[in-house]
Amino acid sequence: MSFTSVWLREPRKPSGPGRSREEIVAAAVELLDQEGLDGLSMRKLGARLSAGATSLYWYVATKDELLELAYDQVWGEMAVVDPDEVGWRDALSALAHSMRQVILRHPWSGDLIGRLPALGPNALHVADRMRRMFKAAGFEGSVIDFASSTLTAYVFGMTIPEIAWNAAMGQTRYDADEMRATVRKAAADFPEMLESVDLDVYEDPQAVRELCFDFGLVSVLDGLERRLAT
Amino acid sequence: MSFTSVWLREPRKPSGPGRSREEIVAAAVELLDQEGLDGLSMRKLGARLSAGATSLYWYVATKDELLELAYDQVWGEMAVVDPDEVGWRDALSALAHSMRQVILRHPWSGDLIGRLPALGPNALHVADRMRRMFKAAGFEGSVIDFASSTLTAYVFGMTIPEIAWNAAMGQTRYDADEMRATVRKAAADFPEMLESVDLDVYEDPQAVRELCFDFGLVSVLDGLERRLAT
DNA sequence: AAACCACTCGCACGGTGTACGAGGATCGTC
DNA sequence: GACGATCCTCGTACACCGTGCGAGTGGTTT
Repeated sequence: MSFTSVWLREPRKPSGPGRSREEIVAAAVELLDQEGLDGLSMRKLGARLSAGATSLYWYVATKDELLELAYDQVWGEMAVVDPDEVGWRDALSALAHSMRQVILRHPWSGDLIGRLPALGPNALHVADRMRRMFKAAGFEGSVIDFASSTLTAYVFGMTIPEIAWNAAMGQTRYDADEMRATVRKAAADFPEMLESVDLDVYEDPQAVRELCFDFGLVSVLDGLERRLAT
Repeated sequence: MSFTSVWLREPRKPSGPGRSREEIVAAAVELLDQEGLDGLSMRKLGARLSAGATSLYWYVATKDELLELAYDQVWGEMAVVDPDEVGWRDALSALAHSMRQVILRHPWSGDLIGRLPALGPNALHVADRMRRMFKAAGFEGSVIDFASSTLTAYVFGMTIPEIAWNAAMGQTRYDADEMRATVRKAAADFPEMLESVDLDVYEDPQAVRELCFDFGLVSVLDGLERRLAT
């Protein structure tokens, strides 16, 4: 079996007092946040740490490995609450919202979801907590995994295209009228669509996306809860 | 507003009898299927069409534009059925399965979901059909859009990490015992997880993913259906 | 014949990841 | 103090990338 991943290697180097893996990963996350996935290059990262580009290869086998580490860092930001304190539904709901916020804060991580399996310690931690929540809800056996996958899928699937949308909008100021005109033109071939689509949506797209996310989240949780009542 | 996208430009060139945009896009999809997103380069694509690398730039403004075109090609493969014939639930279920299959067949498209908004004619067609299905179910106004987003999100979110998993597995033959050992080691710090996780899962991961997808799909549809009963 | 046009493509530029091997710094042991 | 060994840095080099530019080619129109 190949399956090369940082997480399956021998324990890391003890790391002396100089540069450390953690420091490098932190700088990478910073650079990724500022310049996106394409903005991260070993040379730029090296410069930011006042080091040569190839010096980093002492701490990290490859750029992909660095991305694996940065990706798990993101998972570490997701906030879990104890289901015993707020109830499983609220706990899951809060976790879902947190996941969305974290991904939107680090848009580059959306690109990595389809490329790297989430095997880092932080990702496993989150997965473990979500499992507990579903267990607290009354799920058992492999259904716990199915339910977790379903909720995670919903959050990712809702958030990832949101990133694309934000990126396409770019830095230009948003103009509701102009956007409406664009949509009207783009969807000219679909009269039914235009007829029922609510063009007021483009007045405050941020708020609508929030609304949409909540709608879907409630629906998914309802659907999952229904599996309990057999 | 910037928002540069192929779809918002003036109608395409008439395209004479020689090389055509369609031909180039088709070759690009073929290359992407064979070598993945990183495997597509203008030089390789040019060679495949026995053309110079930069010749393609006559038909396509930029590589990103080519990707937009290829991406929409994928949307064109998704199969829609008429909700009047099979009922809205079956129609949506079939569409969801089709979307998953198509994305798995073109794994590179998973990476594009987070980068390009789905604005091509084929994507709009699918969106329009899904809207009709939800309309046939009884949804109204912007709730149609919310429900569509929710279902699409579920399908994407379930499928995209599946791509990552397939990619990580690589070409090496799958060994259930070895995989179990790896998982046991990776999850050593999460005793609860190991205790309830079903290790038989690794006997036939393909079948389990299928099962998981169906479970989530039924749940999502149930949750959405519940929104109808106000 | 001349002018225009649609189209092709070689070259060059500035970027990328990273293999390699020569160096420097620091430490343990004699 | 001397001398390896080990840890760590990094300049150079290679193969590749997207694509701007401008020269060239062939067919059609005037």
